[in-house]
Amino acid sequence: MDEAGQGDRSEHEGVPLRAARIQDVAKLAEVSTATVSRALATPERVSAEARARVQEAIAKTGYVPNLAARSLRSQKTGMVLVVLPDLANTFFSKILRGIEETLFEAGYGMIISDLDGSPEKEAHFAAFTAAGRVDGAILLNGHLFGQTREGEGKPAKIKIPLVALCEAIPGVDIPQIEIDNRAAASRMTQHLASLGHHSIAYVSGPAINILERERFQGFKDGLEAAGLPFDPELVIPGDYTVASGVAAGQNLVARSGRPSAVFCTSDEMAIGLMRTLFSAGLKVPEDISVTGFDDIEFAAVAEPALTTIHQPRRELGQAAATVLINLLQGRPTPKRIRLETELVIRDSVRPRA
Amino acid sequence: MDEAGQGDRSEHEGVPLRAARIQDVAKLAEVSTATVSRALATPERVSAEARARVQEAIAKTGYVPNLAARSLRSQKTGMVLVVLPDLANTFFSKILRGIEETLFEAGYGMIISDLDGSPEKEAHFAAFTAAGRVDGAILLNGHLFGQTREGEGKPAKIKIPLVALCEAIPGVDIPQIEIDNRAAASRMTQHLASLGHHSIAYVSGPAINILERERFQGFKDGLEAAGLPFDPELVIPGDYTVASGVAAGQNLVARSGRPSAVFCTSDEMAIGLMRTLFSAGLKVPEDISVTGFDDIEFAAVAEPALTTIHQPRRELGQAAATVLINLLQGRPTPKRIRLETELVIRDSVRPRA
DNA sequence: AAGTTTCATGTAAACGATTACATGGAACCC
DNA sequence: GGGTTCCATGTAATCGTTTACATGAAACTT
Repeated sequence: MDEAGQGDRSEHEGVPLRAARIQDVAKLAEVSTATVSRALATPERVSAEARARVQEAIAKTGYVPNLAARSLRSQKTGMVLVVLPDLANTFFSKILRGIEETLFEAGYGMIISDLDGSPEKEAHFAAFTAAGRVDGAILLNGHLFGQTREGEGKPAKIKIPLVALCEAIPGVDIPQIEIDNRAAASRMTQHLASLGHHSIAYVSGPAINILERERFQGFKDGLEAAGLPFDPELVIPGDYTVASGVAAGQNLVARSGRPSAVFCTSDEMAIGLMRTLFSAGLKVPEDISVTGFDDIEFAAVAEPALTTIHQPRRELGQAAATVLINLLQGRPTPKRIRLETELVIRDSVRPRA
Repeated sequence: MDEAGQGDRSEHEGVPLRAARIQDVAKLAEVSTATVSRALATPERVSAEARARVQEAIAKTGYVPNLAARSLRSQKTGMVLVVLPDLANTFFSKILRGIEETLFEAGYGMIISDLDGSPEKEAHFAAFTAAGRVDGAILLNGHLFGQTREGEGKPAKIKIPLVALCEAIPGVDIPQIEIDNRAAASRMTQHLASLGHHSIAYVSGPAINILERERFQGFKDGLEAAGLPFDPELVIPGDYTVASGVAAGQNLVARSGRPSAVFCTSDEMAIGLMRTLFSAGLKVPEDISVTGFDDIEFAAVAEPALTTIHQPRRELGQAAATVLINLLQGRPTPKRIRLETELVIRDSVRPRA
């Protein structure tokens, strides 16, 4: 039993001193390491008898393949990078869950990068992808990273599969999973208009944002469809956060001629805005109608319950993960997936008095 | 220049066919691979001249170290696993952000595992740690995974540093980062009692939960301190989610003798519960006082604004990450860190009429 | 000036898997 | 029965680093 040249693979009281390697399993099962490897990766190419012996040896040794070694040799990591602008945002967290679920089922792990607006972090994660630490990436941030300036040296180009989720990335040919923001915003605007509102304020997202640009277009589309004029005065800047909703509310309250309805491009902002309106003695929807966008968990339980656009967040995450997995495994995949949104009518909107 | 035996490292139009390796850098800088490696890991051990040449060569080739190889050789991954029960929960997402920030600064990456109550996933992530894919882990789920049953084989024991965050793990000797749940719950209870409420309902978390047990103890402590009796009838089961808050509200509305105050052990539940109360025609705080726990973003903008216990979520995450990093780098670290909570008084509580 | 220490560097052996290629035997076909 | 195909398995090269050890020169020491 005791071969020479074994090194220090001794045991004591049945507890292995070091984690088992494929060699240990091979020795115990009396096969070669190649057979062990195949028994795991392609069981059908190994005889039933050998497979059984390997299984037993694995159970006995508690062997777990070393992923660094596997990754080094096979040039695959089994990891997917998810890049997003704000981890703390409710909107993203449910999408993340959809992604994680789907990746997990396919045997992939998820590494998260919360960019947090820092270019330093972007550079770091660009290096990540180049370092072969992940097999692919899902981008929720609306732009590519690692946009190295031209001329200087040879930029480490990203050549792993990428998928853009929610925010399309202009000028890059990668699959996109999204909703039709423009149509949804237009629909919401027309909904308000159909209830008699002809002075509708718009609380925007960050101006650079593709998402914002689409929704803003949709807002204007909706006004036009309803035969209403667009008034730049009624556009209030925001950034999707509760705090910016609160600020937008203050902006609104300070005005003399108030619009009869406010279209907020995120539920967070709508909730923050309503808070400010209440504090100022205004009632929603009696004095002013408010809508959101996204249909986060809290939209339904806000007071008043928020009329909003429902986004299938979990499904968006699942779809993105599925597309990426297909890409990684060389299967064909559609270039663009658009999931349906839904206008959810609750209590924060009322026909104009 | 053109050495023989170079393999297929040819270039075309300045675009490298394959990612640069340390060898390529070494050749270009006219040093050995060891020097390149040292120039990166321990610059002070390399002459200024060689360092400069290496830097230049790295810039020219766009070299990025292959992390699988590094990890295989050095037995370190630069990765930390974060295990949590519910990724979609607002409470966790801000903690995650604190963790990510701190890990990033120290050069670590974050892998997330959303357990989602699935034992299958637990097993998978136990294997993860055993497979040497991560250097350490932060556990937010209140128990260890990979609790292999005794006797059978040799379980792949987890021997990487672990840190328990928020939920202490009983019977395991690992550092814990937490708040004093019991004291905080007691304080909130006494606050309600001091305002004349002597019939206080308690909406609980999941019963198995350590967190819940501590808060429940604190609730009873508070009652006792205020000289109030404990009435099991007034304990309503919940699981921290909005939906369970809604259910608890229905439970409450259906009762004949209603308590004058409700202590919810999460803000989500409090918000859901208030929603139900409104729908039933009850007013908060006029008819009934409601409190939450956690002080999530929405607590301050809820209508009415929620009286709650503030938890320093970001700081909790940062502290856990810091402790783990210290552990990983062999520095001493306290066994237990307790961060301060704060009673935040807003508008959802009023003295008993 | 001979011996010792320090320093910068190079050589080559790991790290632990996967997999191309080789091998030998069984099964199959005319 | 000889040639072909197929199958299960083994041998050994390979993935791209890090790092223990060796080396030789320079800088001190006494």
